[in-house]
Amino acid sequence: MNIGQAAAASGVSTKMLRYYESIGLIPKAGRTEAGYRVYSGTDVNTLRFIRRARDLGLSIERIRLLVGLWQDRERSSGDVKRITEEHVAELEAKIVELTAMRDSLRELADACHGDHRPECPILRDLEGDVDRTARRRAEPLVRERRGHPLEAHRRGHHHGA
Amino acid sequence: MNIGQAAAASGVSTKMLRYYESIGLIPKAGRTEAGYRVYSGTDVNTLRFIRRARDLGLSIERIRLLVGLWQDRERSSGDVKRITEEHVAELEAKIVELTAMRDSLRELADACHGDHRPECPILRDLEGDVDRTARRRAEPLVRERRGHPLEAHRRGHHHGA
DNA sequence: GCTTGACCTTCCCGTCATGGGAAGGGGGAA
DNA sequence: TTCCCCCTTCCCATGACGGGAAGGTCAAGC
Repeated sequence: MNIGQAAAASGVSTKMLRYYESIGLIPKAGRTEAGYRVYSGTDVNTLRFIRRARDLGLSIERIRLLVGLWQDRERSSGDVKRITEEHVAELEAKIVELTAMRDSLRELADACHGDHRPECPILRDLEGDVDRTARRRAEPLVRERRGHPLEAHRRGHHHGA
Repeated sequence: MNIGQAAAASGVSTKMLRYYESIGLIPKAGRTEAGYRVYSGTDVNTLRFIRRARDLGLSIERIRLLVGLWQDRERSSGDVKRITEEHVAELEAKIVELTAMRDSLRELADACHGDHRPECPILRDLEGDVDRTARRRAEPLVRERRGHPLEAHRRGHHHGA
């Protein structure tokens, strides 16, 4: 089974397969004489595991831990549960953050006429005009979570500085 | 007012200030003889506008549009509202996606004993063992949204391939 | 046997919005 | 003058990939 077939069978792209190998998430695949990577049915199972974990939003680093536990007969389910709970907590925090943003913007958009005239509560809010409109937009709900996996890519919470 | 003071006054870091200038989100700042950037109170107002927009999760590109409209006396609030609604829709989609993940994982974690024993419903689910446990994990709720700003960084929805 | 085209290989670049840090120069106070 | 903090530009890293170039391989069809 070459890389394309393994990709089709697992739902992981060939790019990701090579990437996962490069970062050591999966072991180095065997090679044919011509240098083509070779995969087994067992490899495909692991890849499917990884893909499902990604679908649930888990980071590569947590998946690395989970794959290790999965293949460890001596594992304790407590470790698996702890990793999962950590991820759930991050999802929850992100949901709360996005929901606050959505609610604020929803409210502002609803108050906007949306016609040809320039007057606009959305811009007034962004302007920071605290006097003319009550600024109900919530202060950031979660502080001091730098380097947080779920938002490391998005907004380092540059706030404080 | 030099860059450090403008940063302190606006809540935008010096790094971001230089970055915003480099991508043309803000005009090139004036310079002192020594080459230091100089900012005015008006500049700080713009920066605060940008920071508030970022706090609401808007992308730089949308902020670019909003700043343009903000400074345009001939603007129509309809344009502002449309941009905002687009962003709200993306937030909503992301919230739905994360909530589905959270609910699935919450359920699996709740079913996990979390003790020293290896048996674990979480791993069984990731294994894809459809026979032993009913797999209630939702299929991806939103398809075909490649290049979507709110998730471009996270999971290119590599699914289909 | 040769061509064609689909596949494979490695390598580098771009994403998005930042932070970190190096190397070098400026500026005002003690 | 010395000191320290500020400023400058430049490059690198992040997470988890996708795109694409340049070149090698393989199987099918003629």
